[in-house]
Amino acid sequence: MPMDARKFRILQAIIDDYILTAIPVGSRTISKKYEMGLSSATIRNEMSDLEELGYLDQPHVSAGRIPSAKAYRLYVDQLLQSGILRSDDTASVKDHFGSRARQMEDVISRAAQVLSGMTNYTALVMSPKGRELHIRTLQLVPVSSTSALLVIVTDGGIMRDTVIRVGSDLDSDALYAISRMLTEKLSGRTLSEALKMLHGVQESSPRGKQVLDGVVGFLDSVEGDTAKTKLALGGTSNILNFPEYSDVEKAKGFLSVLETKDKLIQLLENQGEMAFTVRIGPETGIPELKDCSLVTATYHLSDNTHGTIGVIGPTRMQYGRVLSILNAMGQQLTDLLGQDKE
Amino acid sequence: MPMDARKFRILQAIIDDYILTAIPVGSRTISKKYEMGLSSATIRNEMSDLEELGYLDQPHVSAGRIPSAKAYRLYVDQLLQSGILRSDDTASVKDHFGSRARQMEDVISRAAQVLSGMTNYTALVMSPKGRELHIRTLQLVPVSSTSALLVIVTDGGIMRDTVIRVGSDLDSDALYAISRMLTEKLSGRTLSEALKMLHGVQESSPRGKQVLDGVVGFLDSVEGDTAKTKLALGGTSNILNFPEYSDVEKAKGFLSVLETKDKLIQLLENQGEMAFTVRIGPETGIPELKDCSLVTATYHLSDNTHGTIGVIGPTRMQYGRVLSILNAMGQQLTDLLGQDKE
DNA sequence: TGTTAGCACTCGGGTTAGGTGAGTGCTAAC
DNA sequence: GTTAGCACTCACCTAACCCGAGTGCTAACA
Repeated sequence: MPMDARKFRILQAIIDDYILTAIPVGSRTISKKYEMGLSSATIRNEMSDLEELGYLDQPHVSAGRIPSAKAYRLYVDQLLQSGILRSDDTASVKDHFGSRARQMEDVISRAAQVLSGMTNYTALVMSPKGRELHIRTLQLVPVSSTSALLVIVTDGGIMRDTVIRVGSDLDSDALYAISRMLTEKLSGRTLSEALKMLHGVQESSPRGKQVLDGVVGFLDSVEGDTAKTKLALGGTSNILNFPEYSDVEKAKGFLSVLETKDKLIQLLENQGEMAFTVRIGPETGIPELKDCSLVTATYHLSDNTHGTIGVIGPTRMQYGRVLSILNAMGQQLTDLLGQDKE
Repeated sequence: MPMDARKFRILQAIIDDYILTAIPVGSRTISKKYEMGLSSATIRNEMSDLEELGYLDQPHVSAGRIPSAKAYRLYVDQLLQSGILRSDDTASVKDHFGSRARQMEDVISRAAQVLSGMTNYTALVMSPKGRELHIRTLQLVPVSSTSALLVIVTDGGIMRDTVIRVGSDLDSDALYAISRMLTEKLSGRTLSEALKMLHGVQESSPRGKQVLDGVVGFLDSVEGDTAKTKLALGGTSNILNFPEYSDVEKAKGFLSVLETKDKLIQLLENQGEMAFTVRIGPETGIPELKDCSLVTATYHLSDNTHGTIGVIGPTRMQYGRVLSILNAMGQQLTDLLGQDKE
């Protein structure tokens, strides 16, 4: 028994209805509300087929049907293919964004808020991450007599900074000299290259060694830097708006996952640079999210720098809307963050 | 009818029991579980008095009594007076803290996690905030051809940074020269003093003006800088462990307050530098938290820099435990953050 | 062969009624 | 002032019940 056009139309109607109402949808509803020119009996037959094909589940015998993950998958694939993204939320996103946010961090967290506000789901925004960042400048700023702030600027325009200890006899000028020297040596290199170079250097003076150790230590930590990626969340409590999560236990599971951002970051990083990805239920790979869908999009700042934005909600998500909004938001972020970098 | 010692002992027993079980406690329970040498009938009489005095509430006529906010207030005041804080959680805090966290931000967020883990409540940790910060160093680091990173180091050891636009003809050395000049001029001043000084300066060259504008703009934003204080949360979903929040609507309200950190920050900032403050239920001033208590403590880095840590939980909180843990954590933070600043 | 009407059946959810027990307030005796 | 006893209240639990939405199946129809 193949999947024909009529079955697909019925399935689509079921999904649409379920997304809207969250209650199992029966044959009568489809026959009446969505004019198919078919009686409920016929729909029933088709629904029975669709269930056999694995697109529908039945919570219990005398309830209507609900779409399975497989059904959503089909639905979404269809959506993506048909290029439904022409609907334009760009203006709306801009409206919501409003005020000028200057710092990367501000933009990120504001974006998360706007995204959650517009979608009513939980939003994720991950700060840009370069695949192979090249060092541009490296500078030490005195903080106290024994410590300095190490600032590294890369071609992604991204700065990473940390405090390192330095000898007490290094004043501002000395630090600047060292900074110049390091910049000259390392400029243009990737982080890993720089690390290798510095490992080779033998520094005789103890204070020079201390600085070097600090720099190496920091590069090291930046290099294996998965946990450090900034992740902003918005509308974490939005999930409670949905009846699927009126059970406190489930809600707790969900919120716990959000709290320990690690799993999320991993999830978001593990997806190349696809324009959009949609993970439905079990596809997320996180047990607590088995009734959720995660829709993500990437935004690009430069050739090798990109970040991720996404939305988490119940599997019965308004995929079309969400995809369109993500699209607009991605562009907006590219604009906002891109301008600062050149 | 006055409040005598026996009434107080009974009240204390009721509070202890209710904190533990969250179910209304009856006269029989008190008479049996806590050996008072009194029959349930006597306890009943006393309880009736306590209710009249406003220390007890009765959910409905045939249920036990639960402590009112007023009762908790009495309980906590007693606790604080009696200097119950000798019990020492310092070692335990250190254990949990474990690994070295170097950056301020790391320490803050880790502290929030440890605090929530140890107390099982929701934890707040606010980054240190100086009343009158003095500028120590000010430096510009080139980021791209048209922008630079402005780093300001203050005597609290706290750095604030932002990206400002600069003329395209300023190279690293030129920026360093400007930095030196600015540092010389502004070092030792407070932020507001510096701001005033710079407003007086007339800069003729356009590129100098651009830099100046950037610096002024930034100082401005730091000056009125209440929203920017870093606030880390830990264990936000812990609240769901408590039966008082098994109602999803209530939980949503609570979580929403946490999400828009503004109210919390305001709340935390509005309390001088008391060693401890305890706000019970309505005392928080936030409707959504009317069934919660907020216990806070301050930790000091230097004379004019202090931060706040706190715990939010149901009004029936284990105040003694929480106060003791906050105390230990405060000291730990002073240690961890203090060392970097000198 | 596909569609439809009709019908018996299922089962979750809401409602009602009754029983249970914890807890109270009051009174009278100690 | 304390206690024992007793009647009373009321939230909570359970079982029984009904209702209705929805299904699957069958037979008739186009």
